Amino acid sequence: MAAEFDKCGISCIHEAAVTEAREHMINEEKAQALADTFKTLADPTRVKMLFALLNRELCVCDLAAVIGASESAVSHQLRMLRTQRLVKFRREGKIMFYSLNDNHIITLFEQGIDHIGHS
Amino acid sequence: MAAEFDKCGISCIHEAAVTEAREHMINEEKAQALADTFKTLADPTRVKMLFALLNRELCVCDLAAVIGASESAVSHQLRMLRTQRLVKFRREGKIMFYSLNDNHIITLFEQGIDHIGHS
DNA sequence: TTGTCATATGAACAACTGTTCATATGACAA
DNA sequence: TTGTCATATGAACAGTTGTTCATATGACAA
Repeated sequence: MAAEFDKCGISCIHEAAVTEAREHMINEEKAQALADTFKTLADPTRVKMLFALLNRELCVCDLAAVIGASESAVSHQLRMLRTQRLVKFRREGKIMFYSLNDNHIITLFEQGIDHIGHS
Repeated sequence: MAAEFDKCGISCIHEAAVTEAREHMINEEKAQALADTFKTLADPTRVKMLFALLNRELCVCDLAAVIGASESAVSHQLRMLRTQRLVKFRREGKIMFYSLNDNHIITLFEQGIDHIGHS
């Protein structure tokens, strides 16, 4: 039942399952993009920031006050959230208001909380 | 309209919004647990491993063959996936078969893919 | 202009992550 | 027992991450 795959030289046991899994495998770019999205959610500071934005827009120093971090740290993290398009912003004078970009984050949080609940 | 919060000494601008956000804030433990869950999904190798397990169980060397990584690397990553209860396993002789622990991962992937699709 | 406020950015640094290589374990066969 | 196979684990190391501190930008007021 054992078989060899020339491609990588790694031996495997269940050829049919491996072949099928390979055919449906996500491609490298998408895997990286998906990992990058989750990476953006993979830090307690950013989790709290997004949580704070669930029902309202907030400016940078509001966010800093809510989660108890420096404004500089918050600003750095906001850049990452912007890059991953998890938040959007609008300017009003000197103040930048940040809010959630779409509601995928809400669903992701719900599923995540649901998962950690099943301990 | 500006106000000071004694607690952390950080000035903020929109007191009402900050107070409300604070009242609904996720606690430190949950934020960390949520971040840890997302951290587990935040690596392309693990993304591919979970993707391979979407519709079938696979053993360690199968997984290594599917994603093109060493069996050692896969085994290390499986430990993390086990710790976060994203995969479960059963033994059959010397072989360990891994499979998804619940369907939260499926929903998380769907939402994640949906998000990266909105570029 | 000059000054101040809100935010952004760059450099630096400790802490963490994922891989590789070597070794260990545990199950089975001979 | 001994040997082998499938998997797990530990140490080590480069690469990455999140924070802090200092500095820069950009908007508004005087």
